[in-house]
Amino acid sequence: MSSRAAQPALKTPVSANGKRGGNGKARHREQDIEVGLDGLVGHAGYAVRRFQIWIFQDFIRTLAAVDIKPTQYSVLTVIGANPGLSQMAVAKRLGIERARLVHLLDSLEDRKLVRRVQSRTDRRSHALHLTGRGEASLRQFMLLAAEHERHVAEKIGAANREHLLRILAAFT
Amino acid sequence: MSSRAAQPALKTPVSANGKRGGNGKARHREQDIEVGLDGLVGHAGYAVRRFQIWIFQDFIRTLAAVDIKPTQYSVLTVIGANPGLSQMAVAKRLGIERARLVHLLDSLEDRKLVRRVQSRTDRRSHALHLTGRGEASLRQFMLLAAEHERHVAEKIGAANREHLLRILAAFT
DNA sequence: AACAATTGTTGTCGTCAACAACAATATTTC
DNA sequence: GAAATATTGTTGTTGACGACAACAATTGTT
Repeated sequence: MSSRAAQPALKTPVSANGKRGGNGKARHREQDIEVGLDGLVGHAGYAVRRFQIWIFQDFIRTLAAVDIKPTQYSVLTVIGANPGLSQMAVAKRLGIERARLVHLLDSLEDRKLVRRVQSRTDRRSHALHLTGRGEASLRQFMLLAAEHERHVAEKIGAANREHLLRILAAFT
Repeated sequence: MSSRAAQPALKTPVSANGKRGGNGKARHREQDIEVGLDGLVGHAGYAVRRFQIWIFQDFIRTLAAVDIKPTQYSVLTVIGANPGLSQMAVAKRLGIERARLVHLLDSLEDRKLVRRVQSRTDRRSHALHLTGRGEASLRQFMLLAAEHERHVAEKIGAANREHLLRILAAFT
């Protein structure tokens, strides 16, 4: 069935217990000893989670000066590329709940980056647009985002980054 | 400087506004029209985030019968591979806070999968061990996790999965 | 012995996803 | 056209999660 899926590991005590013998300089304590992970290697989900944490932290750090977080950036990007979209459409596009988008837009509207315009074709919905300030800001954000992307390339290699984007293109 | 970083996009209204003309069957409404994303493609963080969401949902769904979530699985795996580890060591290994690990272990201990044993070398810390039940359960969890991993391979291709694991090996 | 550091624990805060409920409006059905 | 149904934006609640701060017990350092 499984080529080599279920590893027979599970029995690999790394002896992180009675290792305190030594003598003079106990240079590293128990926690610093390398912890074997066995069952964790080979799990795509774990690697992806750790990578996602790193990549988000770098994005936030790189765009800290303009105080834009990944979700805000994605919202601005979609609105900038498709002016007039409704909140439902943006939410569905980005896979976030419309309830959550409300607060995001509140924040962006307070910062004069986005406007909610009453749609005349459907008086329930709002047509979303970037303000002039929003468009100018987004251009700056995109420059910083490109710098962040360069950090990613440095971290995993440019070729690997390209390959990764190709592998995950279906999820974009 | 930037090879092709900052795309000059930002101006691509997809005309999702006055499109309601038609006549009889208005088969798809605004939201169903394909939304161009422009600025979002080429961003590794976004693709990784979406993939991570998918992969976690599949993991949770695949292990729903045994009610084990990714974080719990990772904790059990690390303890199973390194019996006797302290909570600090496990937390540091998995990149989670020791405060959070407390609750995770409470839950796992309630389910008789893990035991906190008083360490004799350091009376502050607990040596973590799987119970007999815990070891047997973990073996089952690993089988289900392998099935989940097969889902990943079906989704992105087995070769791509291998390559992705290699690219992200540094984060494991 | 006095001081500082570590471990497990508890608690708070802010972010986020998943729901449920609601008023206003649009669409469908009779 | 009126009644039933669905959708949109909004508000609120819940639970998972990361980041902190504070604390008692214990260990390490000076």
